[in-house]
Amino acid sequence: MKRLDQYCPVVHALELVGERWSLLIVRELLHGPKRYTDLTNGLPGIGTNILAARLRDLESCGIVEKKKLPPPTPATVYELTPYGKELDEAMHALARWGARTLGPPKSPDELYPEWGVNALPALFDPERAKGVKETYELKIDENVFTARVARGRVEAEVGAAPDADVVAEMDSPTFFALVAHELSPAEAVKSGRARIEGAVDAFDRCFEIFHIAPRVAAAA
Amino acid sequence: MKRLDQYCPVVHALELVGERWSLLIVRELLHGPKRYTDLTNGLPGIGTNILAARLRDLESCGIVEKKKLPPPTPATVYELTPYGKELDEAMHALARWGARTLGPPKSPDELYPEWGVNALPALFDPERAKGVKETYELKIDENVFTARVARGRVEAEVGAAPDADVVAEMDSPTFFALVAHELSPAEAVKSGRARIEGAVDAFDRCFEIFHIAPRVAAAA
DNA sequence: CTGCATCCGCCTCGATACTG
DNA sequence: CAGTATCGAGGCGGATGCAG
Repeated sequence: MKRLDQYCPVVHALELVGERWSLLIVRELLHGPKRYTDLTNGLPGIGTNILAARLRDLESCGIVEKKKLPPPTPATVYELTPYGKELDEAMHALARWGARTLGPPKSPDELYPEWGVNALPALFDPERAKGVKETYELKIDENVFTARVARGRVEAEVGAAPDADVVAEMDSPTFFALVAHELSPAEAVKSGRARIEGAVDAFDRCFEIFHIAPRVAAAA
Repeated sequence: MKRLDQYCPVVHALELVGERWSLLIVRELLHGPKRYTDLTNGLPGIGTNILAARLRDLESCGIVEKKKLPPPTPATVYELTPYGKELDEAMHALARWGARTLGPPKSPDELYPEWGVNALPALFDPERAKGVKETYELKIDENVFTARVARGRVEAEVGAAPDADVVAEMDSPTFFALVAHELSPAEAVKSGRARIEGAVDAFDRCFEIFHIAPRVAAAA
């Protein structure tokens, strides 16, 4: 991004990650290092030259690090630096804002397999999580995510949790209705849109902790 | 921004405000409606056609509203919608992140007069503000800002506060050193870099509540 | 097959000029 | 004051090439 020569932290942040694709590359790398080709696949539409250029820029300003994995499989991977990882707060804030005009997915295959690992921290409300120490296992469409809430923080990962307080199964529209508080957990269970095993009150609490503000209509 | 046809709230948010200048226009409007020419002045380097195009886009997706002020002075102003205003969280998160590699301003005139109204909410730490009900008046370089902290929230405005618990005067490098915790409030007073009137402990508390994470070295 | 560099056509950007 | 019209330069997406 071109120098905007204004002394302003937002301007400076945008000079670092404000260009097309930059933030999305960071999103891809938030869950761990990836290879060049994996990035290409995760970012449909990006030109290979653009990706190379962005990675060079992000590396030169201390957001991304290029690492060579040693043999047996010598591959080069890109990894976020600690400073790069701290973009997660800003990304989640942006995601929360964007989610309010996005609406539920039309078809489940619009979602990428790890989407929940991004979504759950973004939906997390630390205020409501105070004093809660629980683990939720969510089976949404064909994907399984685990959210561990403790000490006012959340850790999300792909996969099941043998120690979950509650295991819930639903499709993605139901999940979106629940986090938007357009559907109550009790109704979801009663109508059969969600099936749960375990503590019912944990299921209720889950959507007090993970939620978004009400949806907004327009945004063409 | 071009359609990136990926179901992801970040992608969607970037489609709305990810283009060059879009977020900066929002920044300009966060403190109230502005006229077209004022926007041009606040955004040095923006082309008038670009500004017009961005305003059209932002209006069409429900972030900005164009209003005509009635006579006596018939002017058209641009104002954020409620949904647009809620970008403040994301902007402050981005600002906090950017501030860590920005460093203090080289000269005070790099700063725009209202900068503090943006900076204070961005630096605000709700965790540290719990149970605090205080008002701080900060004279930084030639600008005066007031921050009212109450019920875990902050309101910042330009101008003095007759009811302030503490009035502090300093230059901007000192302010930046204080919020970065590179300089303690006690040292700042002792060395004469800051002059205060009022409660000393309120001055200390001010920079517990308003702070950034430690600065990061690089970021070319 | 991975990790890029190069080339090409389009579209957007920024700057200036001009109009109600 | 509040924009529209125009134009050159550069960024972008897509395809291709090529070395390790």
